[in-house]
Amino acid sequence: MVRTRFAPSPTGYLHIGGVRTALFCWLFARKHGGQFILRIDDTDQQRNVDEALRPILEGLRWLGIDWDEGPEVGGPHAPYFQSQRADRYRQAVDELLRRGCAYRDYATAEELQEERQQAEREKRTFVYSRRFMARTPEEAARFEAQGRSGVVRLLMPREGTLVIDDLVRGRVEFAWADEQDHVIQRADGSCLYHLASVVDDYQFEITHVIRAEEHLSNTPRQVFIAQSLGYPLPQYAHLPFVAEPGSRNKLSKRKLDKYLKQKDFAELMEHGLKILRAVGFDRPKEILNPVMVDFYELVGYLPEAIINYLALLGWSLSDSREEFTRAELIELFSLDRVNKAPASFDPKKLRAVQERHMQRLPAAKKAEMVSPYLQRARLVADPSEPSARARIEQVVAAAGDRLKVAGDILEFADFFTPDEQLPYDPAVMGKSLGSPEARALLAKLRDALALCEPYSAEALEKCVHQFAAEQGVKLGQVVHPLRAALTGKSVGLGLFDTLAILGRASALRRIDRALSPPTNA
RNA sequence: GGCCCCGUCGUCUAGAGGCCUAGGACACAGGCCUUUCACGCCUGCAACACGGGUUCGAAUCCCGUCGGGGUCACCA
Repeated sequence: MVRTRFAPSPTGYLHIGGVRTALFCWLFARKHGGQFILRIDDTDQQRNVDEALRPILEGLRWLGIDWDEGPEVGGPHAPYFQSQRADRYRQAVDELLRRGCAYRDYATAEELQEERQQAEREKRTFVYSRRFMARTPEEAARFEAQGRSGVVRLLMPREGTLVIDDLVRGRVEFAWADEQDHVIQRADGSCLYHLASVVDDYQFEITHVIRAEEHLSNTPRQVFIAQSLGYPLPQYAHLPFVAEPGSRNKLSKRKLDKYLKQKDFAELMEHGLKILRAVGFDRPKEILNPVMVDFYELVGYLPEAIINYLALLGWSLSDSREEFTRAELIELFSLDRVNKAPASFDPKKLRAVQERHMQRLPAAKKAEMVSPYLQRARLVADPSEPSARARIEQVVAAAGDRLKVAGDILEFADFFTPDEQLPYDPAVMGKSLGSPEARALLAKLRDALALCEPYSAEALEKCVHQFAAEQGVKLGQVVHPLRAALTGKSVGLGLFDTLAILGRASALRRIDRALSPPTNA
């Protein structure tokens, strides 16, 4: 039985790199019919764990990465919060002490610091001298009498080699002599991460520890703890991390400002900001950050697309296939096709993957996705009301591939704006309707449209073509002013779709308004 | 600095000794389609970090160099 786990710290957000790790863990478990466990590493956390955890759980849920055991769903190994498992860790520390694999140490920070600097001067790996190691209770008492407080350290081997067979990196060797006597328990009795992690992995019966590469050098100490406690070793798989756009550095949410200097990333952000502003977020910059998954949910990306893109960051199936549904990923995923080199996050590629998934989405689904945006932007009061629903479906159908994320519907706000409130782009109006000739032509076209029968996109197209022919002008000369009058913009849906969706009455009203002297201030 | 990992087009990657004058995708450039914008289609640009070996033959194996990254906490 395969059991994997994802162990986030409750930090208040779900990082893209973190999701990628979670995704691979989840995919591997699902692929093998195993279980995916969510464990919360809040060893060091104070209050507000619930609040800091919410975005993480929500993000995973949005992406469809479901967990079999963990917060909210419980499970046979509960609790799944490290902060609630302290007694188990203490028992493990006692056991380590009893077996002689750990010791109480009374060195002060200054004494340690001095040794460390000495090692650095001599250009060798720092290894603690164990000068303040208490071998007996009497020694411990003596140190304590000096006013020292003790921590528990691992009594690491000082010779030999550890060989790890990593499922993605292959054989990796470490010399035990280079490893530190890490502290596993503080003087106040609280335990540290590595100890906790190993104990939990054992108690949760984790078979495969799949995590980011930055943990590779932590592995020896964890192996030591596990072996000392007599635990069977899990299989390890260290994933390459997700790098910044255009660099090999690890992606970090703190460097947003730096990424914003990168053109593609800035565009991704700007596109999202525009949508968020339109739906009335007053402080979008504080909320929005494409390094975190909330961004994609808020702006209207498809979870399947995000998953697909993330899967491609470090994993590939072949040279000919990049598009996968969640189910296909589960079926096809394997760790031996995971790459070793870090992969940088590419906003452009992500958008391309999103576009492809969006193209495959049935119109009814798109209409559903898009509705909340119209509602929040106060363009549609009730999307389920039949006439509103019909209008939404028409616009979505006509928009076709122009709708790349759900929030893009706001590009077509003019279909949901009352005729008399339609905003005009002055530059466009000047260019298309600035001249008396253009205005006169449009006035004539208006009358032709008033008579065009039936009032459908196909018939309208014929009418407009015929009109241009009769007037002896090029199609463009009539089409551009008409678009400007109808939408106030120079770009948009197909003109005849626009006409048809608006309906005759509304179209004529808009033309009249555009033609009337600019009284609106 | 020690230890560990990594190194194919700008980016994601295919490639497990001859199928490679290195393939695909995204991006980019040009063109076609077209009422705008998208979409779509076509064409083009563009990479095996470097140096030594091994071999009849190396992107693929070995060694070295260089470069990049991770990690060295009483954080997780």
